[in-house]
Amino acid sequence: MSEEGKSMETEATSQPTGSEKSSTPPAKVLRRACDCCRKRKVKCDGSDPCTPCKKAAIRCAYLQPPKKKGPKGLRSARVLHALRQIDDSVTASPTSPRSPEHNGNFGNWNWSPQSQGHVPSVSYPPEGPPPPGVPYGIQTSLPQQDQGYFHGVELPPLQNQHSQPHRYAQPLVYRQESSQNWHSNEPRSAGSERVPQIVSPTESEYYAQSTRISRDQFLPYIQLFFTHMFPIMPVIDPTIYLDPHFYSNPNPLSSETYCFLCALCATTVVQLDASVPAPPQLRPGYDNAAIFAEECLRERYSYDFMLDSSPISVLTSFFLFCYEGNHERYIKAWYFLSECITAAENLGLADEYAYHALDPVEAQWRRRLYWLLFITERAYAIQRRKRTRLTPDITLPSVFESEDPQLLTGFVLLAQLFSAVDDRFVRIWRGPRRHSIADQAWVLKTQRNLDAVTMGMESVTETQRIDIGVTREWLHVLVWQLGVNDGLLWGPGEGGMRLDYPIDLARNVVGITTSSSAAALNSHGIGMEQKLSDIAACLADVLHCTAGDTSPTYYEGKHYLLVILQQLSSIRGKASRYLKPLMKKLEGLVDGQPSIALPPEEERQDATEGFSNGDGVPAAQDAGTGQEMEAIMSGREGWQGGLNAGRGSVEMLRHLSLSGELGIAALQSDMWERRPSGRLYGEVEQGWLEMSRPPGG
DNA sequence: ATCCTCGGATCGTAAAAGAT
DNA sequence: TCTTTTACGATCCGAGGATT
Repeated sequence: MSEEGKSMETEATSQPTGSEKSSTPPAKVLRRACDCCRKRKVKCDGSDPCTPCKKAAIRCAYLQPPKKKGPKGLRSARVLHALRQIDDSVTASPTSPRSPEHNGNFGNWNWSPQSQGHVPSVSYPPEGPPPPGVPYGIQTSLPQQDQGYFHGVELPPLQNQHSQPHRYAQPLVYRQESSQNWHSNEPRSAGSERVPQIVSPTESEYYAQSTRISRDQFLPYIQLFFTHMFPIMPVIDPTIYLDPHFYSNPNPLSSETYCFLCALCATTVVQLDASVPAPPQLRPGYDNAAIFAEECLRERYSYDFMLDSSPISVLTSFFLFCYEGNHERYIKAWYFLSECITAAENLGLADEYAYHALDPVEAQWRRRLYWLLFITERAYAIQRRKRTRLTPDITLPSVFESEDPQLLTGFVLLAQLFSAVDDRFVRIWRGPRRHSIADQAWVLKTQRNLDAVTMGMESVTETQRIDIGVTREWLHVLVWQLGVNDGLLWGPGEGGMRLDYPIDLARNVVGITTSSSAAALNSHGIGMEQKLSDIAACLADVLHCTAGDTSPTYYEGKHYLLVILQQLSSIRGKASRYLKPLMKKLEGLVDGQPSIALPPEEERQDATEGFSNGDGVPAAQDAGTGQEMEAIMSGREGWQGGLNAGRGSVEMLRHLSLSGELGIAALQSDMWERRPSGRLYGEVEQGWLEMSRPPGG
């Protein structure tokens, strides 16, 4: 976005007052001033950071999307309304107190007879329900080009006065029509269940609101969420949460909405980390994410969020999970994820029949929410070796009837990918690795199921392509590790049960990540770091166990490992905390010798029961020169891999697996400190750089 | 003296309205 | 369909207040 702000001077000039031509050349007008200059109303030079911001020592950013220019709605209706309003103001009592119900941002809510007793929705289009077949969630009154998620939504201010709430917008803010509201029926609104979110706050709310974060302070973070994270979490309606009027509304937010926005913003800040220019600080000297998170938790004490369960409160817990997860505070993260799944179950999200009773649009939004939780729980359960509760037997959200089929395609593909991760996978992955746990047929089936999820991959967004692609290869790596544990490596090579399979997977991962923008890669937060680290760690182990190999495949593997390490060294603007333990894993490889001790002879025999060639092959480190090794391998029947390694390597790998040291699982958490950003590669990495090149190439 | 805020002049853009 | 009118958002000048 900041590129847009740069070099944006136009030919247009700002004319000095008066019609006469000035002798001095007219000052150029920037097409776009930075957020701070705009706010300060000072001339911006469009650079990044711009001169005024540099001078004032403030953070320069170009995050605020420009609003749409030009008149909105029908002019005649607007004029008519203005005249009516003047009429009203004359007849109204000048001393009557302001009431939120009667003085919303858009005037008198009780304007028309239709709106008596409820509050008009801020949803679109302004008049009546959409024609049949119109997808849910879209702003049908806008021209086609304006219906995308990322266009700022403009509320037609006058038509809205007369409009009735319609069902094609997510009922997150004002909607009270639906029997299944996304907000709980908070019993603090002076008795009326139909009073919407714009309510007079209770005393405690008034007290709390004195320290609250104001509505407009949320907006830059919400915009960041929709720009970077919405493709992987398409569960909230942008027509509501990108509506500037929502943030300029002077009425206090309900506790529930306030908590939700705080949690969402906290996650956005932590997940995007330094990959985007941070919006201005909420309180000088304090971490924005921490402020949002603390505010969320503080406010949650002011109402009974457990009883007031709603999709919004589920999402609040979900984003608190994301926040803690990104901080790698696993106990808290797991607590919030469990809380959120419990709330989802209480809401009936895990019950297919419960959806049938809902408004179809509402049901679609809830299906998305359920599947987001399913994906998250499966991924987290695998990463942290936990149990799962949610099952893939709820109907997936509809792609073709959605407001953005491309977006939903990606989301559904990810859901299908995790559906391939069955309960057995999770159970096996959680359990100890001291004995046989998987069988070849299951490994084969699981690997094939993962590969089967390809339909529509070409049409998904970049952010989703990375998520799906890397997640798929990550799951492949995990299944492969389970196969290694069971000595399946020297089977026919089906289902990727080959020694060099992780190199294939790393090739795919590097292909995906290097062809994508940093912004798209960075938007996935700590989860992406963990997946890349898992893949890199497994690849490192394979290379470790085949050290001394001179085949092109080996050097190719080293190259991919280096690429992934480089990506981890600058992911989200900083070095990943997983980089250090990964580098530790690699140390022995720099001098070309494996640092992993071989197990005792009897264990090695045991570990190679599945070996297809009883004669075996000498381990790479004992094989003498590369040429000798190649000669040996070329004469071996049934050789599947591109690596010139053999039995010893497989033994070492299986030993690692049985001892729980294969991959990143055994890495010590005390090594996970974050290195300063912009770190240059040290000696170890430099040595790697040299070694990753094939001899003479 | 310098910095900062913000009212408002001016402009470009886009939508509505009018003309053909 | 084309042209004109109008609304609206954006930039940023410069007056005036606050601070050093």
